[in-house]
Amino acid sequence: MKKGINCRNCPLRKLDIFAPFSDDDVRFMETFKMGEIEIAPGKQILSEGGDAPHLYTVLSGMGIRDKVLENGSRQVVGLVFPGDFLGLQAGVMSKMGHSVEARTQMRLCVFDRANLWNFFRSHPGRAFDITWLAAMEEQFLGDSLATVGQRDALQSLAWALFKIYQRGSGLNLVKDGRMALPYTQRDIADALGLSLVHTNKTLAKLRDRQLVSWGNGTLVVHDAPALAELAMVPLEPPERRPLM
Amino acid sequence: MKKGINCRNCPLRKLDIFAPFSDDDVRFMETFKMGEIEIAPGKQILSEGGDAPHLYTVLSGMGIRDKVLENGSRQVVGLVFPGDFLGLQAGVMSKMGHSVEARTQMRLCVFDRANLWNFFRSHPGRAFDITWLAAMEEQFLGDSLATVGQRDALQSLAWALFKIYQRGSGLNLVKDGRMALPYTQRDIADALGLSLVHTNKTLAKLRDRQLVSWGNGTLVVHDAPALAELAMVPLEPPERRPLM
DNA sequence: CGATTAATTGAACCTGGTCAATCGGAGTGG
DNA sequence: CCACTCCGATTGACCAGGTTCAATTAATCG
Repeated sequence: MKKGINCRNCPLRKLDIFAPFSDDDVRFMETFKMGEIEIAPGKQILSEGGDAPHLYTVLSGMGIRDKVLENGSRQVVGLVFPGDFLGLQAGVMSKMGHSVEARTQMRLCVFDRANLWNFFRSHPGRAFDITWLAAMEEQFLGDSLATVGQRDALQSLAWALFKIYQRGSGLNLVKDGRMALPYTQRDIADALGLSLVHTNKTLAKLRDRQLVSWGNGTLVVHDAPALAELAMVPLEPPERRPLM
Repeated sequence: MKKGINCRNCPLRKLDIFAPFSDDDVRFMETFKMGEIEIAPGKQILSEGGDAPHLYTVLSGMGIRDKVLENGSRQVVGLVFPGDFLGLQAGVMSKMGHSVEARTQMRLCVFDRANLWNFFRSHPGRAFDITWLAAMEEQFLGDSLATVGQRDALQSLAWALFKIYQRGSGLNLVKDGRMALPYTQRDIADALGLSLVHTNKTLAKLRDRQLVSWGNGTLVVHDAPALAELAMVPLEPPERRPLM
């Protein structure tokens, strides 16, 4: 018997940012699931340009998606949070467009890529959900692009921290306006196309304005509405989404 | 009988950047297809934040995907070429993350969104292809993000023009190193997060270096390998992809 | 305790933005 | 056919947001 395969009691399912599973879906996911693995901080999970035999759903921990250019500069294309689905690009196109690396200890739910096809054949509802997730990712990247392309440094950081806070809220990671944020300033700088130095100074500015502070691995949001306004994003949380 | 519904003779199918259809797929697409429409230059096809009753495949013409921020600035998130599939975000999430607008006269193949679900149920292969396209779009946006975030103006422009040239080549739009490019400098500036003025000056620099020239609606690539090197992208064309 | 990594701060510099004026082509009304 | 207008492209001058360089502090670790 495979161990730890019990989707029914998966703690993520209880969160209401995730769409509910039918009983049939739960049973099916249990057959699709191969097991779980633990990843240590700093370890790479998927590699840019590479194929991958597995797909993953993040159960806990945080990570980063990034790609590097020939000249060595790095672009962070996304932060990885619990509930995120990893490896879809390799799953359908046999080639990842970015790498994924753990930033904290992580626990992942492992699926066999070879079964993805059966998946589409036997469970169109779940296939639809996968497509949903891909479209969601596309939408998020469009937002990121608009940030890097059009917002100035202060607005960009406000946008990033607000988005993080919003995601954290949905995942019950926020207590009292505070959440753990295990990234370095360099990670965020590389996500926003800013230099590390300027990111640091801009962070100080946000702190001075009493909007957010981030230090010692903890993000504290003091004024979410003002932050959202500066970031030019709606205050409302995003819609409910599928969980694989 | 519906008019103009003949996927078998679709001119796009013949191009070998597109994966071949099985006979069954052709028949099925003909039932999924509702008809075709013509769109005039400047007309909006899909609207950011809106839902949409239809999905489209571009048969001919070019367009643009963009989104605008509260402060009025605009980010172009992609150029639309023949073979592109439009409206997937609204199709699965009921909300577009960007608008789509025609830049030339366009002809679109129209699908009924309400049938998307049957689609997934009865033709898992085609559902898989849709997911492929979504993942491809995600990958492209990651590249764009890396461009806007990490490349300087000259590299960015080289990247954009080379990508355009590469796509044009696969679509047989390039004759003798030249292809029609119906965008304004503002469009490209907004795609790269650059000002119009600086885009113009950078374009002049590329022209002086004898790499590419673009004017009067025509793009001329003089030295593709050098352009690709400046842009820091591999010279080889992308893999074959599905066509809806 | 030396070594390494992250955060912080100051100062000089530069890529790219803003402002403003001009030019050329296309369309329009007279 | 010409005057007028509008829009996109082009160019020069000036300015600033953000980068780069450099040095210091703080924390973690073997």
